[in-house]
Amino acid sequence: MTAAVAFIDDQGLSGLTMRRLGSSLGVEAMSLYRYIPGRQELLDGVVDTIVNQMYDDEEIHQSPQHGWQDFLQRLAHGVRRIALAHPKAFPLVASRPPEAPWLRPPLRNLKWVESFLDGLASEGFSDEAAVAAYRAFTSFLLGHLLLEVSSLGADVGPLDVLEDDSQPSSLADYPRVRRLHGALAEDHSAAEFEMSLENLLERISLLQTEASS
Amino acid sequence: MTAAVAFIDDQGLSGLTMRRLGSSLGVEAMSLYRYIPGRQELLDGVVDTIVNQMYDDEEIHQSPQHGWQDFLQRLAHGVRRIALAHPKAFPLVASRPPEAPWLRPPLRNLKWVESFLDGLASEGFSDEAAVAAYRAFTSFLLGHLLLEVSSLGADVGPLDVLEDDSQPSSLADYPRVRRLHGALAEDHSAAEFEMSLENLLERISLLQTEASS
DNA sequence: ACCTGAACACCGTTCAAGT
DNA sequence: ACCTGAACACCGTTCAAGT
Repeated sequence: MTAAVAFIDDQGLSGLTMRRLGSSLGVEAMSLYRYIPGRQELLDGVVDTIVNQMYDDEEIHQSPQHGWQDFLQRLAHGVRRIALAHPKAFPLVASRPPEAPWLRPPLRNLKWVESFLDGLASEGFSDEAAVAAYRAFTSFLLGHLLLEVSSLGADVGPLDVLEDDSQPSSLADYPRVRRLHGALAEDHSAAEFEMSLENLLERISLLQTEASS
Repeated sequence: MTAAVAFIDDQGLSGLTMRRLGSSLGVEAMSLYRYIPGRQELLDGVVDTIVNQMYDDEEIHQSPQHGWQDFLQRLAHGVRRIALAHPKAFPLVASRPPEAPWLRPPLRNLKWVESFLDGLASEGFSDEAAVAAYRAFTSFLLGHLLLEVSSLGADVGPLDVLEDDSQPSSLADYPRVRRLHGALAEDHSAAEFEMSLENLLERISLLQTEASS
């Protein structure tokens, strides 16, 4: 299972094939069916592996000890760290059918949701505030990471190294883009993540106090 | 090309196969190679079709006439509408290699970026503010939509209709989740989109005025 | 000029057969 | 109990051959 994650990490999602995974394990592909029922389930396993990696990380997952802000900060940063460590596999988290499809946003593991709600409740969040916080937090976090990861991983399939003949693709037609080329190319994703997270925590703190009205 | 989009819309991404697309057009698969070089390029074409659909929509794409807030509102809503109309195809927008990989966030069509920057400039945005607004706006919009779309489309592959034997999967183990089941299941994605967009526009308006300091 | 059939290398998956 | 070989139905893609 962890072999599959490693495989995706360096071969890309479309590089993961039963036959290739098999031979990378020194075994014929057909043997894999002794351990998992099929490729779909293999992918589900990959997602679970990553998600559990987040759940088990001591750094990430512990009840709040320095306030809920610290709790959510750690959660957000921890999830981001692991997502960025597996850019090619992370999109699966969103594309596999979730364990709880009725959840908004849907998520794969309820274990996770439970401990999230638990953490907030222990910090004095009302039920309503905790649910609203869940919504805002997960949709920010997943949305942001799905985008950030897509600019890395970009699993194109076994597209051979593309020639660098691709000019800055007729930048001539786009004067504004050309002029701001430098600024537009800077990677601020980490700083932006920080800013948006700050902003989100502020909004959540409003939610929390609002509840008493 | 539009045939391919329609195909994905109801068969899912993994249902789109050269052979099947061919026969849905009343032609042998091999003929398709007269028109496009391969499957990868077909997918690129699908993305371009969708993106152009957004670009050409009169409702969406016009220079600001009622202020930049209205401009961005219309843009956001228009893009969302089209994304939700093609939930199975939209993720491709993020996973295909972009035309301008150096852009942060990377995007497929510079045409789009150019007119975005143009619109803001015509509303008095400085270069720096326009770039910052581009970053914040696109990463919010794409991030949010990627997540929202994934809870629809969910292209699992030709997984036959799964039996409804799937209990509310041992909800017993998660008392908190069970208790808040009702609240957690409500779909507020539209309202949340609205709220986050509001919030984003406020942040952008700060950016804009800050520039003079 | 456009389409087709046959072919090749690769999939996922099944199953009878080997040890 | 675990692995394998051969087989089936399906891919993407190429190419010589048909009209």
